[in-house]
Amino acid sequence: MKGQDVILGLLMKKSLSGYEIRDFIENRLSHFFDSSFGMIYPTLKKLEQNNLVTKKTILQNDRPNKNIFSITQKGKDSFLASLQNEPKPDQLKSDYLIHFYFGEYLDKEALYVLTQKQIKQVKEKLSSLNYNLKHWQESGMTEEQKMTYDYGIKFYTGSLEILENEAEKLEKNLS
Amino acid sequence: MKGQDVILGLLMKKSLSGYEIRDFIENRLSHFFDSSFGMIYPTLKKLEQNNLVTKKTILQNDRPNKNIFSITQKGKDSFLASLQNEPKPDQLKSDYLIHFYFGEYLDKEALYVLTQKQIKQVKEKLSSLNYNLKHWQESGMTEEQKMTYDYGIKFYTGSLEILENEAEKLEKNLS
DNA sequence: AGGTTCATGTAAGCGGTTACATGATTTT
DNA sequence: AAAATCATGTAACCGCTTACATGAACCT
Repeated sequence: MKGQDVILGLLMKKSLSGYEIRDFIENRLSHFFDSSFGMIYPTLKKLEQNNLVTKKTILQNDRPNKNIFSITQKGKDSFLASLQNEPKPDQLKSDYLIHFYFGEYLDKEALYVLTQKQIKQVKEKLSSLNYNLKHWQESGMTEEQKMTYDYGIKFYTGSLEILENEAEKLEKNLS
Repeated sequence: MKGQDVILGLLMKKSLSGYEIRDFIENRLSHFFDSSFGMIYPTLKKLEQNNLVTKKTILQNDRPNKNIFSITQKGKDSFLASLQNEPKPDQLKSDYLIHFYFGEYLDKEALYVLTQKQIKQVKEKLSSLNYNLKHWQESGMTEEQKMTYDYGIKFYTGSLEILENEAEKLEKNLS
C-alpha cells in the first residue's frame, strides 16, 4: 500500500484537507508510515482527476481557505481493493545501524556520541508515541489501531534497551 | 547514507564483485538496509566513472566472468566523509501495520490470516538472522557488527510477541 | 522579535524498484 | 526434471523527497 491508499483509507471515516491528512499521519501513523506535503498535495490532485475523491473549498476569514476532500464510491472501491493485496514484508531502515556497522572506521568517542544521540531520539519518539496514544484513546480508537501503537512502543522500548546497554559498554571503554 | 556509501563501506575491507556485494548485504545487513541488482550494478558503474572504484575483470572457465571492484583513495575519502554525516532518523515501514490499522474494513478472519502470515514471516526472518549470526561470528565480526544483529533479533522477537498475543485474541473472537 | 500553527501548492530530480534479457553449472 | 547458484547488465518508470514560494494569525 502506498501513499494514495493510506490517504483514501483516512478519508473513509471523514472528509479532510491535505493539511489535516498530514497531521493525522504525523500523529497516528508515523511509527510505521510517513508522509510529506510534497507527496500529499500532488496525490490528492491525481486522486481528484481520477474521480476517487471530490474537492470542496471552504472559505475562511482569519485563515487560508481549506480544500476539503471527500472519498467517492470509486475511491472506496479502490481502497478496499488495495486492502486485499498481500502486505509487502516489513522493513527497518536504520541509518544509525549502518553507521554502527561500520564503527571500526570511527573512533570510540564518536561511536559513543552517536549512540547517545540515538538514545535521545528514541526516547523522544517513545514519549510522543505514549502521548499520542493517551490523547487519541480518549477520542476513540479501534482495537486494531491500539495494537499498532503497542507494536511501536515495543519496538522503541526494545531499541532503547539495546542502545543503553551499548552506551554503557562504550563508556567503560572510554575511561 | 545511501546505497553508494554502503557499497564503498563493504569495499573498504575487500574487493568484491557486484554479485558478492549483493550476497553480503542480503546476509549481513538485510535487517536494516536492502538492495537489489538493479541498484548495485548501475551504482558500481557510476562509482567507476567517478574514480571511486576500479574494475578488474577475472576470466573464469566454468562460471561467467567476474568484475571485481576495488576502492580507490578517493573512494575511501568519500566513504569516510559520509560516515561523518549525522544519521537520518530510523524508520519502520510496515505494510502489515497499515493493513492492520485499517482492520475495521476487513473481517475478523482476514485479520487472523493476515496475522498468521506475518508471524510466519517474522519467524523466518528471526531464524535466518540467528543462522547468519552464528555463521559469520565464526568467520570474524566486530563488536559493532554483532550489536546490529542483537538489535535486529530484539526487534523481531518483540514483534513476534505482540503478533502472537494478537493472534490469540483474534482466535478467541472467531469461535 | 521570533517561533509555531494553519494552509496550499510546484518543480526538479533523486534514489531506487521491477521487469527484462541471457545462460552455464550444480544441487536436489 | 526442476530449482538454485553464479554472474552481469539495461531501461522504463515509480514514488517520493527537497527546496522553493507565500502569507496571516497567534503564542511566548
